[in-house]
Amino acid sequence: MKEKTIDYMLRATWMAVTKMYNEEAGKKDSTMATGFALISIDPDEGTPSTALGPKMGMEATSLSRTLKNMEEKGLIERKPNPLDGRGVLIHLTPFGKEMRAFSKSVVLRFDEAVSEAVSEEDLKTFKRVAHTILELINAKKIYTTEKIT
Amino acid sequence: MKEKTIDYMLRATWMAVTKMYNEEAGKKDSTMATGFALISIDPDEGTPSTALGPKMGMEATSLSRTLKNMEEKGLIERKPNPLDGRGVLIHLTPFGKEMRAFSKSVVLRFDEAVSEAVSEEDLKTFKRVAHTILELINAKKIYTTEKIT
DNA sequence: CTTATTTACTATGCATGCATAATATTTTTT
DNA sequence: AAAAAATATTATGCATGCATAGTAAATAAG
Repeated sequence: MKEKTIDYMLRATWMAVTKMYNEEAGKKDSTMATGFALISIDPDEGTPSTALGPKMGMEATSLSRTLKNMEEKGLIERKPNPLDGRGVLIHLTPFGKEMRAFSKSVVLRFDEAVSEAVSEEDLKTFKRVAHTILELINAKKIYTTEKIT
Repeated sequence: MKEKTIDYMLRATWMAVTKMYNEEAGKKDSTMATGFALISIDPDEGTPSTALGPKMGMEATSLSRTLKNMEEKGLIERKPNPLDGRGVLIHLTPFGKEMRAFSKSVVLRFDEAVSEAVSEEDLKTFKRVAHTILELINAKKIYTTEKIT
């Protein structure tokens, strides 16, 4: 098998995970992003949407659309935040709580399957390398090209 | 720092790489997918597009749209394949060859930066784990949920 | 306290991924 | 050879990501 580049492996793996999650979610007329959001929302009290983005690693603008879709599906309600007139508090509906449990089970199953197939040490290395790549990019240590105008 | 799940790390890392590649490509009015395609196209002879998809890990349908955009940008020409009336052969234009070299340099720079920051052994482990996850998913070892109708 | 800045969204548009469907050809069956 | 199945490609639609721009409210500056 030909040696693949780092970016190829990252892309291929994430795409496979994405596809799997979307297929699982699709069985209940949901999606991957909705599932991730559900998991990040506190099931017991209103969650400020400002807290969700960082937790999920999602930009506010992407999150906003996801929440809109989720509200239309009847999974959440967006209520005004009494402490901040700009913000909203996200509340799960009963249906949302049910779907949250489902989403958690899908993620858990994936994590368990990986944990069975990969040693704890290798998994640690995997996460550490991923983290290093993230840092490299965030530190702008990769960017060198000049802007062509 | 809170322990992150495997899928979180995968997603965050790939999103960061995507953003970086798109920013680099954007400096020359290009995109990440176009760059990957350019790299996969043989600069010297017509490449059947059937060969590109598997090489890049891209579905035929996604590739088709990318190639259309690339043709509109003047990077490639799609010529009928004399050996198969259904297929096309992709040829790089001189501009396409120039952009191909640029794309390769961006990917190379990323690979070098990662190689400097991560030991060869860790990188090997990283790729091996990624491969294992891919296999797990492809073997459908994750899917267990029932379809709700 | 009025003005300027920052913050929290929301709306849109483009890029890119997959799914599905349609079309044209080739290959396989019979 | 004619019919059936497979293959190559395109067109579209939806999901999700980022970028940009606009609005409203809170905070900081003066």
